[in-house]
Amino acid sequence: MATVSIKDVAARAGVSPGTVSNVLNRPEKVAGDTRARVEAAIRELGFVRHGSASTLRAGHSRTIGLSVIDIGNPFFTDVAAGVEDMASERGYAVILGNSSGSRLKEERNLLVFAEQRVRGVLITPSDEDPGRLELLRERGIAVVLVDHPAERSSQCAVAVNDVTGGAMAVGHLLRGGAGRIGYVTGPAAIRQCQDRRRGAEQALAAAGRDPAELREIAMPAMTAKAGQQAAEKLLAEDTLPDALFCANDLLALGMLRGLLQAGVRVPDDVSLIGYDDIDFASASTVSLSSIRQPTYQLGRVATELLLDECDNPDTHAHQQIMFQPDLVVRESTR
Amino acid sequence: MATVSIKDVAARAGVSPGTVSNVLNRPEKVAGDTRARVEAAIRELGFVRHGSASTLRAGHSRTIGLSVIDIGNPFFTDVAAGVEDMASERGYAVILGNSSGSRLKEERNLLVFAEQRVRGVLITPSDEDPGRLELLRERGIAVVLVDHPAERSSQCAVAVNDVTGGAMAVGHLLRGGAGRIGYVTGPAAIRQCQDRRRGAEQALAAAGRDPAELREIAMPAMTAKAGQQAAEKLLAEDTLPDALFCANDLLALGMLRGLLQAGVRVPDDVSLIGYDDIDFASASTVSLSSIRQPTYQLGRVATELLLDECDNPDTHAHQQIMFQPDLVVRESTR
DNA sequence: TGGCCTGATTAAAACGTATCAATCACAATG
DNA sequence: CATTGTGATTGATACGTTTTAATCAGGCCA
Repeated sequence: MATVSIKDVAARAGVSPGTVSNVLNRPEKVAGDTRARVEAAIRELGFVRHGSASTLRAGHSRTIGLSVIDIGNPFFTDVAAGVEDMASERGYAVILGNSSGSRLKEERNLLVFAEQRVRGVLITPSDEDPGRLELLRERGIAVVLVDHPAERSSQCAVAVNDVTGGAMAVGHLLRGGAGRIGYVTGPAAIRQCQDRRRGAEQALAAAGRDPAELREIAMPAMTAKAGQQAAEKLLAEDTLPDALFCANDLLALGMLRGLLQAGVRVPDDVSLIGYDDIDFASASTVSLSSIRQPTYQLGRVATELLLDECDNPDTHAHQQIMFQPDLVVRESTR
Repeated sequence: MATVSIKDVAARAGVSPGTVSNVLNRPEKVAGDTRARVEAAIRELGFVRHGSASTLRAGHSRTIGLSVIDIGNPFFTDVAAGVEDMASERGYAVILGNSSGSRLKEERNLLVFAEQRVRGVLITPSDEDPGRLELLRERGIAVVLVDHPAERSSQCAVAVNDVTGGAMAVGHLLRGGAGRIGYVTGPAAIRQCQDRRRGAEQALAAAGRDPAELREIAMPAMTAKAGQQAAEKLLAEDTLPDALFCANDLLALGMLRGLLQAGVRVPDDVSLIGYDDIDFASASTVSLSSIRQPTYQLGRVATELLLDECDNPDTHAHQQIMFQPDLVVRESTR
């Protein structure tokens, strides 16, 4: 219970508190034998540094904040894993904030980050308003956008090219001989949905087809359930498209189930491709073709940029990194 | 950039720093008009409380630590969601630590928690050694075990009865007329796997059968890929069991795929049931029967216990809560 | 009027660390 | 021998808040 402080350690080792602090923060500055004595004292007393005192005095902490839209989505889970690994390698702790798509919760999380005086924030913004990020930056908190292109060049951002991804998906469907193509998507406000659609249209145009041919089925959510509802919607019509491009794998898995249950064969009757390449894409009964994104890497690189900005504020050059997605062909497309 | 402190607010509002602190922490102690003045000053200056200074002086923080085994597993994601919601309702922030099953990483995370002087820790321990938790408790950090029964009655714990769950699953298979039953499981060291097995054996005994009949197929991991490998293993033998109980849904989904690809009909040839009832269980082509656990609730209740222990250390009574799982029957069993 | 109570406010002292100028011991140099 | 330099250590201060005891302004009662 008796919380042991740096002073206790100093007394035990027969040195001043300042020396103990040096052992902790710049071990190379202190002579070998004293360092050994101090380290022994630390071990014997079970001392652990008081992070808050350290933060208070130093003016900054060894934590970063990570704000994501939906921690239940495997995409963000993978990103978070990358963030955590890199942060932990560099001695930083991660405070996780889940906004669940709610702007209110996002703001509350950012407030917590500010109170904790995090060194920096990684955020996948839930909308396009840059105001609250500006507020953080004014406070000297570095910000890196994740899976979102930068609004200006004065900040770091990492993203994956969704336009390219959309083009890859539809290009693959076209090469398979698809005639009518449907695009099953989520809310129009989501940037990723728009970009993937643009890519799809580009692929049509590149094949000498009219982009307006793309038949859009928009759903209010991007879940497996929504995907199945989309299937019911499609099946109620007289003719099915030859191929379907779903804006994410959850939609695609729901769609797959809906089609198979109705006796539609995949890929013989309809080709189907998803997006994200989540684990379950390869585990479904008809394994799902998909667009793979370097999610884990996305998290790692974003964290690296953030920590570089924190640790070397003078030499740091803001970067906007755009990864490229990959096409993964499996059984659901011909 | 100019970090605005409680003093600046005090000056602006024409009061002393102590009064500002009172407005922040016990608003009822300060007269209405002064409070209004202070609140206005806070808003105008954009003041946000320095969490570290507060923690340092108060001796404890408004954060809790959550240490899980695998944040990529939907089970833990749901738990984490429950934790976060409850914590945030009570004004606490959550620091997430992912041990990935590694004892080293778990210890590193606990050290971070100790440095941050978290108010308490929620942990799903990665092994049975209680030593490191004892260490935390000596430091005055409350600990609640999650999805793990308490080792003694001097601590709180929340768990779901895995023995009952195993019995439910196999009982259901037996009622469906199953003769030979297989149990597809993960590493023997995992407590959940053992408990579910025990439940399965109990169900067999209760039906007047020999528990030793249960055919065990143990895999080194509990992933969909491992499940598919288990299917290959089974198919290489001359006869298939009538029914299979998989220790989690990922194994079951992999098994399902392996069986269907080989032309085995589910549930006509083989009944199949999983465990956890993750989202994808209902979305697979043959929807999966499973055992549902109140995961989100688990997280909420664990957090509630923890915060009660923190906020009312004198009146707090340690509790060991055991939830009961539910049987969810879908298409994969007859 | 003087004494006492109540409620509101303040002044000052911590909390545990990091930092920086100052000090020290001691060797090397002129 | 006096001086300078070097590397190691120390002492003192400040970080921004919470908290406790002390002060203050009125109102009430005798």
